[in-house]
Amino acid sequence: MAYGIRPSLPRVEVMLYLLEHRTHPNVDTIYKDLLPKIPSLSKTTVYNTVQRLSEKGAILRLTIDEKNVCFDGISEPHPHFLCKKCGKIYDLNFVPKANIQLDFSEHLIDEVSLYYRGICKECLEKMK
Amino acid sequence: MAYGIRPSLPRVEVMLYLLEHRTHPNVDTIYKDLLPKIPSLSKTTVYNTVQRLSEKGAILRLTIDEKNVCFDGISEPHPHFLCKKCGKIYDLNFVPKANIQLDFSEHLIDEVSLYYRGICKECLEKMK
DNA sequence: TTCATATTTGTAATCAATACATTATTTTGT
DNA sequence: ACAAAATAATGTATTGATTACAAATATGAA
Repeated sequence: MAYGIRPSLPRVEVMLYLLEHRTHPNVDTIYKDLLPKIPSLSKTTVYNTVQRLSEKGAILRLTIDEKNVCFDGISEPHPHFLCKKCGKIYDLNFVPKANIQLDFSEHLIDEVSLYYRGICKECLEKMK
Repeated sequence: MAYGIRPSLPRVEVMLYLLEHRTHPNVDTIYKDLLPKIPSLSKTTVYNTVQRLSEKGAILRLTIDEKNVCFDGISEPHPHFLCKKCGKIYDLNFVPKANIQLDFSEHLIDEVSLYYRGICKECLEKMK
């Protein structure tokens, strides 16, 4: 695995899981889904793993859902949308224009998050 | 109090507190700081109050700090910066250009958050 | 005043996240 | 290959923010 992370079994599996499941899962979901495949897995390991992966820039850590932190296997920065009704998190596939990356303060910025919230298309359909 | 919120004592005091303290406090901080002034205050009331104030649009609910939710008495949307070293949250006083408000999906968007993270100017100074 | 509604309070419970000690695995140097 | 050192995984216990809920209080309308 790249990003200077030793490719242990849990790390590889969590990374693959996040690349294959674009649902922006939280730790508990990742843990429950991987447990059948890795019966020895502990939840602490999943916490350690997403911590390591995100600090190395291999995955995105999302704080869009105030209940818990979620993760995205695509580490290229992009906006996200949280549906307040069904709770699903969607990728918004447009690149924020450069202006929002500009540093107007004098802080050293190394992360930008752009979060949208509202009612998703699917829930809007159901409400008609 | 505007926004269709009945101006009870806790609500007025929390609102004033947030307008006067631009530190983006969490519930616990608001509670501890108001307790001397309102000895009967309960933390549940602070939770209820910030919930009500934010859902009515009187304050901003920030999920920039993954430890806990913070609040901003200025409800006009604006970007925020979290220092990973000292934990302080700063207002970034520029208005995100219109393009980031554009709805490229078909979801109904009613909230936009723009969060920056890194090391603040003050901490950078200290590290020199 | 009296009833209905809204608000506040306090306690108990939930649950994500962390701390920490133990065990297991991998790497490095010899 | 072997031993020592470093890294990683595991499990348990704990913390701490948040919510649930029921009881008490305050407010507003008739």
